[in-house]
Amino acid sequence: MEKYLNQLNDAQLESTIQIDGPMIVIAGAGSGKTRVLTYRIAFMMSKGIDPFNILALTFTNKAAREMKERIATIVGDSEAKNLWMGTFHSVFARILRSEADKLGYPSNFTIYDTQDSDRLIASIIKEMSLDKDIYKYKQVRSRISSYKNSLITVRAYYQNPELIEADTMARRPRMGDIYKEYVERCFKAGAMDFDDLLLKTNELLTRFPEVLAKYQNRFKYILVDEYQDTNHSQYLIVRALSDKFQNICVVGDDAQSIYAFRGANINNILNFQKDYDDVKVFRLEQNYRSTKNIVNAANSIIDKNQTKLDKIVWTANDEGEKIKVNRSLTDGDEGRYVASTIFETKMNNQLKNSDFAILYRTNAQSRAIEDALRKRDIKYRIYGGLSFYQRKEIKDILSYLRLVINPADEEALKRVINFPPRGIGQTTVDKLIVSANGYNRTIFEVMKNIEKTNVKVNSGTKTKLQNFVTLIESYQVLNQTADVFELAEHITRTSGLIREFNKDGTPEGVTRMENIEELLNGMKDFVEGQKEIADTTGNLAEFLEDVALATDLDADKSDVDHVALMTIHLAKGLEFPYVFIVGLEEDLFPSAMSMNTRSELEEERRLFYVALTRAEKQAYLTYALSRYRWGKLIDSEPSRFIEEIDEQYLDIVTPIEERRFNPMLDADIFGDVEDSKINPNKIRFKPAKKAMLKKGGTKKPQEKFRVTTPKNLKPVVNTNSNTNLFDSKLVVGNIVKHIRFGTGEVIKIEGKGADIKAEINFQHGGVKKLLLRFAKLEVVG
DNA sequence: CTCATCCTACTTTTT
DNA sequence: GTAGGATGAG
Repeated sequence: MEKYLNQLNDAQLESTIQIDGPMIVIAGAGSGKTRVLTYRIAFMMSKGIDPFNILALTFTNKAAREMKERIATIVGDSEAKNLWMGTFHSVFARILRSEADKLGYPSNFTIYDTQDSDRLIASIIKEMSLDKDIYKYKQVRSRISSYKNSLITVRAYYQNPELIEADTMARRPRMGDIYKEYVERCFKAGAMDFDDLLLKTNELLTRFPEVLAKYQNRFKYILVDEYQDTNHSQYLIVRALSDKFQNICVVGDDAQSIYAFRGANINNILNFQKDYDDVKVFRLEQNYRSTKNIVNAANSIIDKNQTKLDKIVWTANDEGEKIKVNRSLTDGDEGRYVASTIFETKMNNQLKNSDFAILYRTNAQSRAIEDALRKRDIKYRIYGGLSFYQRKEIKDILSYLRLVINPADEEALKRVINFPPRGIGQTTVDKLIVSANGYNRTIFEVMKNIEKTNVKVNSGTKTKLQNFVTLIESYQVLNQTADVFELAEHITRTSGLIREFNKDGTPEGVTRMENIEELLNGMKDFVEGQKEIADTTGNLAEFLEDVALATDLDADKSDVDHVALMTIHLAKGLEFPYVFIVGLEEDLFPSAMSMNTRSELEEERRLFYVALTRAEKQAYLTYALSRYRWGKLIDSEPSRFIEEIDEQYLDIVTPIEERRFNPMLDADIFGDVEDSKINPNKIRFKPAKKAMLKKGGTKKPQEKFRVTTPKNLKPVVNTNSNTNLFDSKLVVGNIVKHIRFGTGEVIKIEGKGADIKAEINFQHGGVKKLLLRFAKLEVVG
């Protein structure tokens, strides 16, 4: 332990060895916060504190996993394993499962994701015959979410005239009724949404003092990372649990609070010192991550915010390069600039792809960047976006699995009852819902006892319903003996899902099949991983919980060296030598939807601060004068955030590309950009830009010649050119090519019939075991 | 009930 | 530019 503590600076050391009592660590960006947290926990354990008594709450599962691994290297695997560490959602989901009966929930409750909630709310709005243009389901959901995060239950809502008034003023007088119905339907379906995991935990701790006492005694020491991003509901849980021993350590940086939109309350960190007595305050202000230019530039931005704690971040690192600011004509040019800069920088400095990250405000921006990277043949990976587990085909399979565990799960049932089509249409489903609501039973129960109910459907439909029930029940039986992988594999085969996705050889169908392949391979990994851990069973329920709360479960799947693409939100906590922040334009960043109030704008500014402080060596800021949004070319102005950075840290460049791609530049209208460096005060030069764009001179030449496949034409490939090697004679030693993992050598073939698998050593992806029935492989040698 | 097509809303960020 | 939902013919 000594040798670890010796690595710390004074402030880090003090906050590491302070164990008892309430404390707050205000940790600037790159100040070694994670190191303090991990050493602190290791230090506590070295002092004899039982890991069972330590609860560490992190913001992402990945952060928890990494921290646990680091602790394990210090104190050993077996000890670290006993730590309670994870996100609020995953830790309390686990606790709720073991206490579920107290709240009237089954322990195998489903976790509804946002999409499930949306669908349920949409159908409630429809059932109540409300105008869907006034009651927009997303707005309704976010409203309900904020009630829950503020612990406003349905009852509390009805007792609060102000809330009712506010919703009535917003032309949504039935808001409370929707909320009530939504909560009841979730309960009946044995489902909790994300907010419920926190809300119900609060309910559990408030209503059952003995339960509270139990967990207070268990969690004698509590640590909360990213405290600036906790919401009210999380705040109350932490308060309740830490109330007895008051050994509470929160770590955070108010300057990096970027989740107010989902209820995070920056006051939690600003007011922490008022919440507990004798709070010890530590400040980590030395930045070890970035150059002086980056740190100072970031400071100059955050200075513009009014709401903040006192803190001066500084660094002893080198001056470094100035931050490069680049203007492009279009989003396509911006992408090309980023790609070529990465290409050249990599060549000149012998760097890896993973030394680079490209950060953007919205997921939609990734497309143009991707195109450019692909043309340059630079490997990249998109993090976040439509998460793997939210894709249609994946959710379909998962819905079958969810039904196996919890047949009451209404959203899962509605998803798959007629997919693949089995003759159970909307009319029938509507009747079932009405009937189920009438009997106060689940849809599944009504289907099962269809003869005894008042549901009026013809005998053919009745048979179809019974067949569906039998199908699910047969899966339930199989689940008694099979593991997750075997069950899922059986389901894809027998439910007709594979046939459905395979039937039209469209590129979409192929992609879907690949995703299914990936899911099954992931399940295989999960099952094997679980086997190594003695006390878990590798069961379906656990898998589903992992999946429901996973954000980045698939993050480390491919170890191919790649450039990282992600939203700034997702980049929090990460660091990269070279960082591109793209799309720095008014209305995009800051977002048009976040410029109405000072606090919204300040959050955007913090977001920019987070983005910039991800960079270790060099940051690039880019913006385009026009960009495709909603399929249309929109003019834009440079972001105010560029101007807010102290000029001395910037190097404003207009690349040669811009001139090459645009003959109009040589016309006289751009007199002030003749030189490759432009005067920063003249960044805004709207008239010239407009004049130019009107003539359509910026249309990307390649776009015109892009080959598209008409929708009604079947592509020639893939219909019968069997890239699927299921029945071919693949042998050990073959060199094969996989669309995602690249080239590799077959080192082992195992299994037989439908289950035949090949172990392939990929040049970049390492060894993977692939099911030949799903893997699209091409033999190249 | 199913399938093809039209149409619409989506783009702020996520556990 | 797209994915999912609504619509209408068979």
